[in-house]
Amino acid sequence: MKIASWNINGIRARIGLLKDWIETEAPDVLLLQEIKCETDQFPLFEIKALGYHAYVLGQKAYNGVAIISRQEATDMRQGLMKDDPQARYIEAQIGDMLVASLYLPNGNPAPGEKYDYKLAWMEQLKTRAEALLKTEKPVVLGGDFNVIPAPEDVYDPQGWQNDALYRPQTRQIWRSILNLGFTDAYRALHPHEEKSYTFWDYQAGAWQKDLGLRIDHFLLSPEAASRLDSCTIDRAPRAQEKASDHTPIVVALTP
DNA sequence: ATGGTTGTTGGACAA
Repeated sequence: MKIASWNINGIRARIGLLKDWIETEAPDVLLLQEIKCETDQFPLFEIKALGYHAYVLGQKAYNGVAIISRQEATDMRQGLMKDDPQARYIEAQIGDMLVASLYLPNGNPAPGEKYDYKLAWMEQLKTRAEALLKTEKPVVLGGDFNVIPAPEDVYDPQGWQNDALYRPQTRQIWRSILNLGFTDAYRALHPHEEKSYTFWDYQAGAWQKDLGLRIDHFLLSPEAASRLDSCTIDRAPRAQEKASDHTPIVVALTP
């Protein structure tokens, strides 16, 4: 079971790249973030033509998340918080697994209203994660967490210390979610690796200089972590023309 | 120190 996550940064601007990647990599499930379109603008026809079902929570201009899957989902849930005006969370049951595609708020500038929203969102995610654990099903939470977990996950920890993605409070809630019993799939399999980035800013030649961040993650419940085979970051799409600023992360679970 | 890039959208805003 190959599950991927990719912040696509505008699915309509990226549909060619996306189709090529899906055809080459043939994931069973692909979690998308920042589709930046309303649900009825999602390129459903093109995704279906590749042999996938699509579950979409869209929004005009910003945010928007989706789950595409070879297998049909048997259940679906949209949104994390009651009346969240931002489309950032979608969850589906696929086979025996519960899979979520999430786009955690950036939270800058911090401190401030946006950072408060980020922290509140993280607390709600934690509450949902706890509930999902209790199902004792394999749970896979994937997406753009906008969290830099540790110094080795950023090119300049000092320079990022006050940023919403790296502030102590952000990392503290991240660790508290791990402490519920979730595994950071990439870090579990690559414990000391540096420069395991999934995002490079468009500006100032960040990609060319490999000045990146590891902010796209898979969190696995014990039932999913027991089946963890591999977790890889595919840098190839970031090098393409008209690339997203994020690149896909891929997890493989034994059946 | 500042600006630098991109997508959506039609002047900024978000990242």
